[in-house]
Amino acid sequence: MSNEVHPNRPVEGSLGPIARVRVDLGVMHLDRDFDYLVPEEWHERAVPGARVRVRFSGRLRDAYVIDRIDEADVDSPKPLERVIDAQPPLSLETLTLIQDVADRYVGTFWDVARAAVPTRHARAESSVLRKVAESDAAPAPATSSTQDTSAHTSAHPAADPAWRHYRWPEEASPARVVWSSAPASDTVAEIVSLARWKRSEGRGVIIVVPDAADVARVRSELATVMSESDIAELSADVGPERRYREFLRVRTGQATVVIGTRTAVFAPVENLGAIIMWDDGNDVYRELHAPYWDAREVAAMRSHQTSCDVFVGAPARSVATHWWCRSGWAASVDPKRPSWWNVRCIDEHERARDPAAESARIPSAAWTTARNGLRHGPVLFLVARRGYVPALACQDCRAPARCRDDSCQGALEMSSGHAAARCGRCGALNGAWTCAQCGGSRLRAVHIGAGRTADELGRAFPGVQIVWSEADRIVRSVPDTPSLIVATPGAEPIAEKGYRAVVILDARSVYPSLAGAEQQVRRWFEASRLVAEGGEVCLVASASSLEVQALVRWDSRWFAERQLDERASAGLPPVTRVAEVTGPQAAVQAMGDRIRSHHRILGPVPVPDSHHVRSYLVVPRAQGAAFTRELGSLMRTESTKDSTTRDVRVRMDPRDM
DNA sequence: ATTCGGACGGCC
DNA sequence: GCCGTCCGAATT
Repeated sequence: MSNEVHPNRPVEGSLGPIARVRVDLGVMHLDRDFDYLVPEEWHERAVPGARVRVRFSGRLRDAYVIDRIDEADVDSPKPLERVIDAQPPLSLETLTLIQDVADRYVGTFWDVARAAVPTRHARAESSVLRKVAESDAAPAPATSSTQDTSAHTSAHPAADPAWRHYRWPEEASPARVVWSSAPASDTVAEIVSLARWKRSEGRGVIIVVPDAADVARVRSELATVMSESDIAELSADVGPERRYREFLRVRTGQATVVIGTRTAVFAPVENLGAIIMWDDGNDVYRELHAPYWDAREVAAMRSHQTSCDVFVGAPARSVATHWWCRSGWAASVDPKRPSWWNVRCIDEHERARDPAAESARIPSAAWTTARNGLRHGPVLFLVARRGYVPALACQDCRAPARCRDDSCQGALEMSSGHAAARCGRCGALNGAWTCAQCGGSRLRAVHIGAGRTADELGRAFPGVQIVWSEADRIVRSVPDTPSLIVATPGAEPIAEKGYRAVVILDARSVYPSLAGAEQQVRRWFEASRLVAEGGEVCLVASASSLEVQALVRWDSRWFAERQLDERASAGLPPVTRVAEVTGPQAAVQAMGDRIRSHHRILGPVPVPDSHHVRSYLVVPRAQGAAFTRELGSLMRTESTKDSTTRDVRVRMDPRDM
């Protein structure tokens, strides 16, 4: 409550003599406003959104100016030391957004701001500001922000050929849309279509994608329909100088279309018209550092705040976005299932009748699919595990094979071309292995990884090129020539003209988390989507499960619908709000006891390898705001000795439970 | 009587 | 978070 940001002045003209600032102190209980006197020389520059240096408890610290006011809370405020930047990094809109996100995730303003603003780079700043000055001075040879190369061609998506495989809702201009891919669809074209549409209305756009490869792909396609100078790239892997330059180009209105990874959702785009997010089910959208904000939720919050549109697309409908649709907040854009769509499902019975399938992991029907596909082009095999043989067990007693070094005890694995098992943790060779449980000496493979699958395929198809793609050795794309591609989820290369066939193995791998089934479906849809028109998908799994049915019907919406029903009846997210509370037993207990919002507690359960426990506090969604406010005020109680909050970490609405 | 340490609480 | 202050216990 004490933390609401009210940058209530339109900057110029009415800057009071006092700056209300938020200081970077790294502690929850000091995450509130402090007032400083603005010396005359900094009067013009210490505006809301500016970064300043202040003396706090004797030391110099960074702070953001939240507001300029007439009277301080205290009798004799200290003067602020200086203003850091020539260009205030935060817009009023971003300032408010950061505070809202901090409140929503029970974190500090600075922890969120650190993610929203890239590291300052003085040279980048002066170069951008020089360009701004030049373009202001020049009689405007159609600057990037006024020129729009796409205006004449850009129409509502429903009329754009890029969207011909979808059913758009009736409304003329739905502001929030959730779409799930059609098979063989061109995602980049879809994203670019949306961006152009908003851009042609003269609005700014933010496009958020999972990783740098996606950024590059979308960026190069965007560049064909709009001026390069209009586009800014905000991802971690452009170096610090360029990164800050791109950020400031956005901040100063030089660039109006942002393409980037999760932090781009905070980009200070002027006159923001839409946030476009791709593959929202991807875990990378969850920030790794406190307060663990989720880019998908931040996008939704920003849409609430500024009424910008939100377009969220994914290979398969996520439960979270389907909840948006069900609650009426977003409209659903569904793919049409093309007539050629065909999933060959090799279920248990077929497997049993197939003598070759008994021993091999790849039934003969899957070989046939691959052989047919290979006649015309590349064929994708989706494999659950990376590595060669990533898990081994005793042939006799089935106990997992462990490293012989007692202090290590890591799981053994087999790598390509080696006869001996190796420890996955310490790397020690474990030749002449004997089982610690029963003394057996023979090993059996528990899982077959992508590498071993590639070997098997190579032996079965001599002379055919084999490509092996997995984390740490990702192959980005493959040409349109006959070849077998073995990939793990998320590492599928893009095939120039699509895969002629896609074979999904290891469908029975278990994902025991809350989102397990949803992730499974997402991975299958992601791989299957890459098939070429007319291609076949072959799934080695029992046909009865809902996941399989969803793929066969290419209907992830239907699946999400069911998952949502299940979660609703179990009182789980996204229908409820959850706080994951981790810390010492007594502190976690006290936290639960002190919350007055009506809640239910799951746990506590001990956290492995620590003295901590973990509980989940669950509240009805309607109480969400009151709940987070309560958690926030508990976490920032003045006394540091208080066992209620010491060493307690809160994560709101975790994706994995 | 003096020094040491740990626990508060203020910081603008 | 950091530092100054206050109080009690241990040390001389």
